[in-house]
Amino acid sequence: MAGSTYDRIYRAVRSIPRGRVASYGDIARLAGLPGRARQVGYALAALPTGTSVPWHRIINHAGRISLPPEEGGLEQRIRLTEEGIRVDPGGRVNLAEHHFKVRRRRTKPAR
DNA sequence: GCGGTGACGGTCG
DNA sequence: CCGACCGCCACCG
Repeated sequence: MAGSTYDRIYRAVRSIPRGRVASYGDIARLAGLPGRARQVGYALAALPTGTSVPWHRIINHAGRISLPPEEGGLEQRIRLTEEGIRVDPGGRVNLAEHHFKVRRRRTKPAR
């Protein structure tokens, strides 16, 4: 069924435009699964090689690549760089410049 | 059916 | 800035 959790997650990931990144939590929200960021990572881990899903645009909320270099983190870094996204030596991405807008203000912006 | 595990997130010290 | 803790829930043995 197209309504499976994984399909929703993959669809949300596909919605991230080139040159932008989003966190696992952001994807969970876009997929209508708030608070289930772990499942996003799990779903991405299940992707087959050569998938058209842009998994490399997903990073953790610390703004860093969450995947060990040997496990694909290096590839992710290369792909991001090819999209014009700068990745620091420590694996950090400049969120202020590339974060895909998904964040919301908390209820009542205090004002 | 139970318990451990994990490409996470938010908070606290 | 960073590590430790806890909460979250699907997958697997």
